Amino acid sequence: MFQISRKADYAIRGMVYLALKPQDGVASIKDIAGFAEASRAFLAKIFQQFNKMGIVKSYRGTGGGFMLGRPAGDITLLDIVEAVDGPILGNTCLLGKGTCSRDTTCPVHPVWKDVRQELRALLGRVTLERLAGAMPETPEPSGHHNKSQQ
Amino acid sequence: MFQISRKADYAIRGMVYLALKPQDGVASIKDIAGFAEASRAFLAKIFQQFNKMGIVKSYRGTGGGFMLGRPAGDITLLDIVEAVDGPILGNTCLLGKGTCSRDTTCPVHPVWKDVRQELRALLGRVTLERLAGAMPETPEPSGHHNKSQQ
DNA sequence: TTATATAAGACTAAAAAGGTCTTATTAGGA
DNA sequence: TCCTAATAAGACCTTTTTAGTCTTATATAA
Repeated sequence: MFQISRKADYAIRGMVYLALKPQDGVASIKDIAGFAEASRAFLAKIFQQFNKMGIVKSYRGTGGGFMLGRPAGDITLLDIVEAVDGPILGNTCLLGKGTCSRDTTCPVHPVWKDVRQELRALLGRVTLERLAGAMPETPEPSGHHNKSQQ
Repeated sequence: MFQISRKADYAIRGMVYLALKPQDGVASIKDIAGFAEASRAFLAKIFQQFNKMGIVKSYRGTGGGFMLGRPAGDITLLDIVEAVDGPILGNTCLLGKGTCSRDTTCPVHPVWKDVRQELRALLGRVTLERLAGAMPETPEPSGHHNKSQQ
């Protein structure tokens, strides 16, 4: 129960990789997937969604790839996890899809609400910057290309 | 992500039902399933597992059924949730099933560990007794049968 | 204009969740 | 003793979700 999806795992590692690059460093999906140990096509799909959500930016064509959509200090695990797998603990009671007839009477309801809040708070406190800073080794310290200088 | 399984939902409601009964009250799976709004066969399977784990006791034959395996104050949401769906956030990193090569180096690892601890602590604090006490109405205040008087 | 990238989305395979059904086994009561 | 009411156990099935591939289009730099 409450398992982390492989998708989230890949996504997080991929994002950490981007955060490790020098400011505005662009990485190809090939490199990112290599680091994250994920299939290229699969990770590409994930990052395409991230692009739409603004947590990464994408560039097509030769020398293209992905880079962080905002500073690593402004992207949290919560952002990533919810971008990948949707909101944590949707407020349904599972039964009676959508609206739960127990909303007001069910004594378990407030417990899940608490759990949800705690979880979100915890993950919201962990930034990519912090994660990248805790990485033991950096990939290619000398940056590939740099989209901000165009 | 981190959704509650329907199984856990059924199980919790079924257990609350048992906790609402007078001390040592036995209820048939039919009654429990009715209250939990779950299929009889499905809930039976869940409760059979609970029986093995000791959080309920079962009695076969006429007048049989299930009752709590220990006082409602000694059974928590954590007990139920982990009995149904297995341990919260198994310590794998998902990749490299079993042992994660990143155990020592991965900076995300300690975060999941924290999350796991928080979650377990939160759920471990909520007893069936408390949940039953917060229920708006009780089912059949006059008990059916009572296995302790045999 | 060609090689190198991502974009988009249809499609598929595998695993997990949710659930049913059948055949024991056990216990109580007529 | 035999019938009925109950759980036990486990094989089986269906649906949904997860994880992933593949193809075609589009953009861009050299």
